[in-house]
Amino acid sequence: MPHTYKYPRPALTVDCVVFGLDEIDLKVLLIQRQIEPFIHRWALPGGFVRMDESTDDAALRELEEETGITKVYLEQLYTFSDIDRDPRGRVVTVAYYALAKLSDHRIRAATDAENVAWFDVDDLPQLAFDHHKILDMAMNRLRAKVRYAPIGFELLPAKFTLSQLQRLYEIVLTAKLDKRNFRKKILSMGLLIETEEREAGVTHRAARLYRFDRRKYRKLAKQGFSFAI
Amino acid sequence: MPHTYKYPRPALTVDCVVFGLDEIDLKVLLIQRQIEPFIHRWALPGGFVRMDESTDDAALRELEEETGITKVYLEQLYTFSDIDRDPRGRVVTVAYYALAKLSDHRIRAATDAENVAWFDVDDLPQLAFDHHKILDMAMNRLRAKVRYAPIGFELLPAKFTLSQLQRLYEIVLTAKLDKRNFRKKILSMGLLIETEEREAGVTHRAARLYRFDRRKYRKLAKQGFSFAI
DNA sequence: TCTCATAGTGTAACAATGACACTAACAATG
DNA sequence: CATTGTTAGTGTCATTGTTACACTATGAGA
Repeated sequence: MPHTYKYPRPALTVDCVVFGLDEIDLKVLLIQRQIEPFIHRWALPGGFVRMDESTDDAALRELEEETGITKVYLEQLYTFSDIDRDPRGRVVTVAYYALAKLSDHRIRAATDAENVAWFDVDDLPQLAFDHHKILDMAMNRLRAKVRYAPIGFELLPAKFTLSQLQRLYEIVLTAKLDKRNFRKKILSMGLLIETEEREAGVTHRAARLYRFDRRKYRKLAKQGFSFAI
Repeated sequence: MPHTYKYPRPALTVDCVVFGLDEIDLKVLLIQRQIEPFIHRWALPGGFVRMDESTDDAALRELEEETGITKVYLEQLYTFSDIDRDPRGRVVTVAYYALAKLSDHRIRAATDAENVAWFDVDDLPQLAFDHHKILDMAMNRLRAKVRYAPIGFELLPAKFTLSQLQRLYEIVLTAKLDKRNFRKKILSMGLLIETEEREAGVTHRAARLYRFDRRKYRKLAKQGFSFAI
């Protein structure tokens, strides 16, 4: 079923940079291509935008189809439009970045024999297309944004310890933070709810679990409060 | 000369939000549409992306074609892709925002009888398409970015007084700033070069002119320095 | 009961921020 | 040429936020 237009049009795709966090490092989700071009190369999950969906919807759909991931924090990153970025012809891609709770998501290999895997961001394979460039920009955006918006919580389970939160910042910012100062600062914002629970299954003193108070943050944000680490 | 594809494709456009600054308020450049849809309505300058140009190039080209503006600070803003944002059918637009030195640019009415004009951002006409939404986002971005990146200088002439610079921040941030504290802060960054010149043609004590030291800023930025007002 | 690992806590020095008011210069006016 | 009007230009102090720093508490496992 062909489609004809008076003027030529680029194809439009979306690509998603999905970040996850384990105990030691920051991970990104990649799929291994099963078709040309760049067959067998690892690439960002993504695909063509349909006529009945916005790019946001397309990003969510592709993410689910290709990796099984459904409820993530998703935000538009940048649109990449270099004329030679795809060997098949003119393809413009709207890139998104997403933050996933690694624990929640048992990633499924999508269709047929598609490989899906988490890679350490400091130890990546060669990527298809200009996906390295996209990933670079996503990393920069994450690092910048995590400092002035409470998006880090999207990478942690709903209940977390202050040490986990501190480790998150240390990993994302690649910087060591002072324990007492970190706690003082984060608690003084009043955005963490202290639960009565403690972490379980550890071989040392169990830390208290906290929850992030989304509602309170939204209220404060409206009044001009600005989150900052 | 028709173009045929296996799958349907959205059309791809760019739109530019061009900001300028006069003595009293922040302006945005609009053109009055001469064709349907939204004939006679004011709209952001923009147009279709060609197959041999990136969206960045398209934005620069459209800006020159429609308004005569050439050398501006231009940055990608966001891609708007709601399926019903254009009554002609599926059109995805990559929006840019630009900062122009109002003084430099005698804006020309583009082709034929096209109207081009600067509007006070607080006193806008009804706009075509979803251009209000785009402009809103551009305003928010400008306000946020002006605080942590030295982009304000793009709105001023190459040589400016500290009072002009302060007025710029007051207008963009819609906040009153303390003169002594503002000067202390901006001078302490060491990014302004004091010239020997004074402003001319004023009826009161003439203020010293300064230039922004781009080179030094780039050097400091690489070392992790962060500009902040 | 001892060891090991991490949780959890306060203070003091220093730096950054914010509030605040007068004199200096110069053009225009009478 | 004295006066007026308008903006330029300057410093201090109180408050607040930031950084550096080291020990005790708890609980599991040996």
